[in-house]
Amino acid sequence: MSNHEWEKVLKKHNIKVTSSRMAIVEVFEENRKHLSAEEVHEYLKKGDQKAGIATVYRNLDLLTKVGILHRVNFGDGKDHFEITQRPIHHHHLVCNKCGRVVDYSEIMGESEFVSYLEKELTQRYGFKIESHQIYFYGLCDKCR
Amino acid sequence: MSNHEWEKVLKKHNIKVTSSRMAIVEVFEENRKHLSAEEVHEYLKKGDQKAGIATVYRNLDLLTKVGILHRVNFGDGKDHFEITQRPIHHHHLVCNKCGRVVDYSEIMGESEFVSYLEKELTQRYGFKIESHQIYFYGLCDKCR
DNA sequence: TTGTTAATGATAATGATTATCATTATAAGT
DNA sequence: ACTTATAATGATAATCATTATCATTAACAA
Repeated sequence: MSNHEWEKVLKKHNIKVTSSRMAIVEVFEENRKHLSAEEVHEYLKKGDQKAGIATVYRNLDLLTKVGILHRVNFGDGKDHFEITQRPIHHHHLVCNKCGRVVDYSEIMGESEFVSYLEKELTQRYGFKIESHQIYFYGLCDKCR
Repeated sequence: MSNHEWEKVLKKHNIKVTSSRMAIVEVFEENRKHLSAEEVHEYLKKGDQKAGIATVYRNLDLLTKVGILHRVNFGDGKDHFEITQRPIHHHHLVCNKCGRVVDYSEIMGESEFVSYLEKELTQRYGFKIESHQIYFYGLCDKCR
């Protein structure tokens, strides 16, 4: 998502483009990873635009609500966030032993298959599907 | 998983078959849903074999470690647990508005596709994959 | 039945997240 | 640019889920 794009998204929702919010989105743009609120907070501390931890939580939630970020859960007791990137999509491999999380980009044929699943699910359950997440759990190369 | 089966699993791991543990597994057998710790605790209160909340948490964790239960996360801030059923597998549709969770059983072709993904991922990342979870998010029939 | 040891219950402690509220910054309209 | 209405922020208290502690009790092997 380009610089302009997410600012537009905020404006469309009547959300002010504040410096904390810009700084938070920039953390994810510089650092394309799944970060927890505390990690974002720590990261900001090193830069010139700091933000209180409450502001970080509030904005992660807000940015998630408008789709600029999304929330992922790796079972470590805290939420993690990632910047939303379309159409390139990725999912996660979580190591059951050390907790390491590896991202994987879509495997060939995956998006087609997911579309088929979505169509089926919409028919059966009447859900309007907006997104999905796939998690694989197992042992990473180091732990197995 | 039959009555005998999970008792065997516990014994194999040198875990005592206590009445709290039996009661907890029974909650899931009677009530095939994704329950939170607090919900399990409440459910037990109504029966004759009660258990303290700490015991509930400890045993949910233990039963998950040995594979009798598994943990799912719907983004409501608490862990949920389900009884593990093989080979019939299911995943979840989560409503972004009301939080309702609908289970869906595997769609035709799904397990074959997941096997293919697992093989690819093992090759690429060296993960030994043990399980997976798929979540679809959107609006349920009532909320859309 | 007994002894060893894991399991339990009550509750304190912890850690993540949310709420409160006085102060400050944004941006729309002059 | 200057005001002004209002949303955003920061500090921190409150809340909620989960984990740790420790004295007591229950499982089960011998």
